[in-house]
Amino acid sequence: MDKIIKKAGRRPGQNKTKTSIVAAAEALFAKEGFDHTTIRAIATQAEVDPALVMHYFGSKQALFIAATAPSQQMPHKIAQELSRGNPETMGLRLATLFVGMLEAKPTSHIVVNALKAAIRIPGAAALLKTVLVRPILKAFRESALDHAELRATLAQSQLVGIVMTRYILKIEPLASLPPEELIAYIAPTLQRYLTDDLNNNKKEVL
Amino acid sequence: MDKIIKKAGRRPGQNKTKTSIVAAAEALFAKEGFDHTTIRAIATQAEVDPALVMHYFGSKQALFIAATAPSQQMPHKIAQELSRGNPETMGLRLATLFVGMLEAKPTSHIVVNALKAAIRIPGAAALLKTVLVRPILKAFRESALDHAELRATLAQSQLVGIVMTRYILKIEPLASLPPEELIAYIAPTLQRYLTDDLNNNKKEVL
DNA sequence: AGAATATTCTCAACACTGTTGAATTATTAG
DNA sequence: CTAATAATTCAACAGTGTTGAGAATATTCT
Repeated sequence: MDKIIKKAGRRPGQNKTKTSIVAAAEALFAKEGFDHTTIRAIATQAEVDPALVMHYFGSKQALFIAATAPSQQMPHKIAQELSRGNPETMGLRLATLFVGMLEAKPTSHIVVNALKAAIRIPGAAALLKTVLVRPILKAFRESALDHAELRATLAQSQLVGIVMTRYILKIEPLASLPPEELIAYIAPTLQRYLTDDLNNNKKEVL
Repeated sequence: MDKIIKKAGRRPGQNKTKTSIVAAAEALFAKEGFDHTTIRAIATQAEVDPALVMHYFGSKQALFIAATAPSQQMPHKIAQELSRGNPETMGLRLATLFVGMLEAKPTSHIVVNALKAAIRIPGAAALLKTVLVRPILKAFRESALDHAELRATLAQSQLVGIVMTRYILKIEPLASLPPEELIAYIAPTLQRYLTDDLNNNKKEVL
């Protein structure tokens, strides 16, 4: 019933230029960060008028989200590697995967820039949640643990803290710690958040 | 020997206006954040020319640091309350103090804004370290634990993660968690970082 | 064909930002 | 008074995200 009234006028194009804008934005945002990337620079690199960028995306923030969102292929891999293997070693495996992701340049930039931007861009927090919480939740679906979302966000709080202190603020001696050591330190924390009994605060287990 | 050559010219004033600029900056930065606070607004509130602000502080970032630095009276109290009491309950006490600090409006704004700004202002990371790491280190001086700085920064990573996920990004269900619950969850983590044997990754202690 | 309509794109400008340099006024010393 | 130094002001710069008017272009209808 909807297609009875055919509208006249030009059809939406093949988004050739729109795609090139996103590509330019993705590259520049990753290299220069949100602040130091100007809409005019994106337009220049995409060989396009700056106003056209606004016309398509409405704002610089919206463009950032549009350009950063595609990097959500990453969580799938994490979720896959995370869900195979027994839950008792999930903390160690999550720590290993996550730190490994941050030690490799291209993926590191994505997470770091996403976190930096999430602070001042409303809606980018949702993006972060997708990158960091969803893979953990996905891996949870097969194990029968209570409070899955709480556990996932608690683990996320430790991971986000590592990104902040080690990779953004670069606070020593944490920043210069060998990856293996860092993994060994935070793995038990993640393990506790993910699988331990949360309502049992065991002070005497030392 | 230095005062032999008396310099001519006007003496440096009593910093009356300089003080009012800092006061205006402190208020505006706390209320509006770094981005949405303009140097012109600060100048207006201080009844001063914008160029005078630049003349005194050189840049907006430097002014921010100058205006935020005074909030370092806070760590002293934390350090005091942290150092009395036995080390075995330090994790719980640190968690309680820290979360309490973030649940109270005025102090919460300080930490949140400091963290937000530390991301893009070079040198503000040092400020953060003063607020979060030094009190822990100070409380450490009396106990004889190894790797004090590493332990302090590890604890900081969890605390910063909480500030980010709960108070800035507001990711659920962590953001709506009752403070007591949150404290109960992260206290064991802090305790482990602060006093446990870090080289012993105990997988079997469940 | 031509008229109508919708999309793509360009241009010039706006309001606002942090920042700068020169000029002006005020204070102090010789 | 004169000269030097500080406090302050003024006007402007280059840059930002954003906007609105309109031109070009493509598609569909009659």
